[in-house]
Amino acid sequence: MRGSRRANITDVAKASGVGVGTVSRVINGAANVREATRLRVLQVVEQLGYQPSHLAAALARGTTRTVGIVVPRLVAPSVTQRLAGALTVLNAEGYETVVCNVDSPAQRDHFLSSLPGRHRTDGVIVVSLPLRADHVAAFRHAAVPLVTVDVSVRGVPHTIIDNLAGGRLVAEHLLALGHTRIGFVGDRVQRKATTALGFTASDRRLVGLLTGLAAAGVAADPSLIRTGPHGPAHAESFATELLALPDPPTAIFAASDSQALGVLAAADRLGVAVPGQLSVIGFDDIQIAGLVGLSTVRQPLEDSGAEGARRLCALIRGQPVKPLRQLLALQVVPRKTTNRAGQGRADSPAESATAPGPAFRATGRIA
Amino acid sequence: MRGSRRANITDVAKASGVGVGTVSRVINGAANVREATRLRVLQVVEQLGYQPSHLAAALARGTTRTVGIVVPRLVAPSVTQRLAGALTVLNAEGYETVVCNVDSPAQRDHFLSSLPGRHRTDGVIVVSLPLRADHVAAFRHAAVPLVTVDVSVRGVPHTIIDNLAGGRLVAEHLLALGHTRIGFVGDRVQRKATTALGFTASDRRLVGLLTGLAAAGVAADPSLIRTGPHGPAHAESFATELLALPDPPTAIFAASDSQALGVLAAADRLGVAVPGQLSVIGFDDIQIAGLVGLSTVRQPLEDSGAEGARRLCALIRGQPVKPLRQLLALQVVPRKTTNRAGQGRADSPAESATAPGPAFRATGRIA
DNA sequence: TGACTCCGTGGAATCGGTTCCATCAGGCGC
DNA sequence: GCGCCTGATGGAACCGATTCCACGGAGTCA
Repeated sequence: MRGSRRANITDVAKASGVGVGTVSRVINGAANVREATRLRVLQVVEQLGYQPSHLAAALARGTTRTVGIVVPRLVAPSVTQRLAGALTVLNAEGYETVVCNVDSPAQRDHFLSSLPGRHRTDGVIVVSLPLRADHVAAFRHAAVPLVTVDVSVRGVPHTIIDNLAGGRLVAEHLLALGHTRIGFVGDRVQRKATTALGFTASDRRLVGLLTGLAAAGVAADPSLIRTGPHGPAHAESFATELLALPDPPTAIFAASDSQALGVLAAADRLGVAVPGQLSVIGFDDIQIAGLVGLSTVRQPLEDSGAEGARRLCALIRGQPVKPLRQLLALQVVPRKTTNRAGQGRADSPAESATAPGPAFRATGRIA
Repeated sequence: MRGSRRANITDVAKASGVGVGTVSRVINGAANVREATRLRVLQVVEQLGYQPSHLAAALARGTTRTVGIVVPRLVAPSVTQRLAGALTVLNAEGYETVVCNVDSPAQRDHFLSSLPGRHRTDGVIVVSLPLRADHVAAFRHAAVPLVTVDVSVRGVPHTIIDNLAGGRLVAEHLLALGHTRIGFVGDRVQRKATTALGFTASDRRLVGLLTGLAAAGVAADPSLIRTGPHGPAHAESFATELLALPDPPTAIFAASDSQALGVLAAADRLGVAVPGQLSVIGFDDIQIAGLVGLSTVRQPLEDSGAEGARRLCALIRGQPVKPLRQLLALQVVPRKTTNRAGQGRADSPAESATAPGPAFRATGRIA
């Protein structure tokens, strides 16, 4: 195949004896093309193996048919599930997706300040990352549609859950099982803006827990609360501390499932029976939770990504996005790691008559 | 800010009293610009908030500074880790990344046939997906650089592991612990091309296992081999079958860690002690493996993505990629789920004197 | 038959950069 | 003082589409 330069629209126009405008109309399925012409052009397209340049089309059109998604710590299973949900919707809607994985605040700032201005994407989804006012302003000024998932930003459509309600659900679940001495293992918000991405979900879940306990007249013991850097390893050492106390908790709430796995590892290492001597409950319901039988609070991870993507697409089309804040539903999923306080392991604790119903529902709705 | 149309290069040129060529040189850090001129232009750039259009630059330049990566089942932890490794390298090299998640053969074909021709990416990484000859031909014909990760393709640079050797490592590990009755739980290759993505790693790992056993004069019992659709749920039911046999295996090799988790769940449900009555070993060493103490064969997941990305970048720069086949190292990671055959759980089986050294190394090298 | 519509169509202008070539001002050697 | 070389610079051409406007011809109505 000599002269094997990529065929362009002019080549097709010449070879089929029509103008470039007509070829463009055929390619884009516009009306107002005679059927005979259409077929002739399509035949030439086939024959030349012509594929329109995405770049040139985007430049001329002024719209890229590409969206950006900014996520923190991609390897975290919860993030992956959100991303997968978003990708599915975006692909179905005909968008390509540029993924920006953020591991440090510097990277975050780089992506958030370069994405709006570069004529690069038709819109952006930000997952789990708090936005500063200047970030938001940059998007607004460049008129680039923006939505967030799992983080609430004033004036920007966001898809989130009610972490406070989630914490309360945990309190209700554990109280119903007779636990009153309840430990908490979670993240400490890093104040140093240069090193931290600034997640706050853990805090709110803790507050929800405490609120729920207080509502039942149960006083929380501050010495049972441990927070620090994220990651199962830290969770494991915190749990080890808690279990070594003279009067250890009978239940531990971990701010996320991966931290709950750390707690389980600690219990295992210390020979503490779960759920016999210790109940453990996590948050998120990542895929492994089901596998290891971890009780948890389920949030719709893939759905959150999918909803964010849907809302972004609407925004790009110029449709209004009705409630700025979209709350997704939460529910307790009791599995094998929570059981009545002070009881040995039942045959099938999750289904035992004493356990609460299969699921609580948080207030909240799926739009 | 009236007339708030995005500033373009002409605006900058006018405002700073130079030609567009000079502005372009300043932006791209070309030499041959007087320092005074450079500063003046930069000042105007700052003042106008000018950011060059990625699209226009790519079109004019003929190169997009964007690469595509095609992955199957993004939510699988192993895939995520590879993706994360690739993204890190690509970001550092100044490339943006379009992620294509594939859940069905139709999607795979769509991405693989549209990516080469559309003037969209400077190169493509395909992860874990077997390529047909026509796919490869399309890339070659369009002169779009292509590398693969975790799948071997003739004539295309690929970064893989030796699954056969991995299977042998497992055989050696289990034999050293005194196991001879060894079960296998893995995937069955789907023959229907329209529904299957065609992974074959499981098969090769099995063959490696059998080879290793045979080398030690141990005959494998075919009735202990169970293969079927992927996923922990199937693995769990296969393991349940194996454990219900009159003469059950003393060890089970699962073709992947996620399947091993299914095996563990089955043992737990049946009250079979691990590793007391049953040893379990997986493959991959995904992050959760460390958390739950699963013995496994580690393959460098993030590295594989990173290496693929590095090789793609070299290819794009026109540098030759030296060994077409890049083999990454494997090593057994004994944790808490494997122990001597017929022994109760030791205090610390992984470190026990009877266990093999901390790690075996497969033949293989990291380039 | 003439005026007016409407459909199908050709092609120039445009998007916003990069790149190459021509130009020009100095600096240097003789 | 003159010719030559070099480094800085301006700007036209180009990348490959979309889009808008103008135009020709067929059909309609009076």
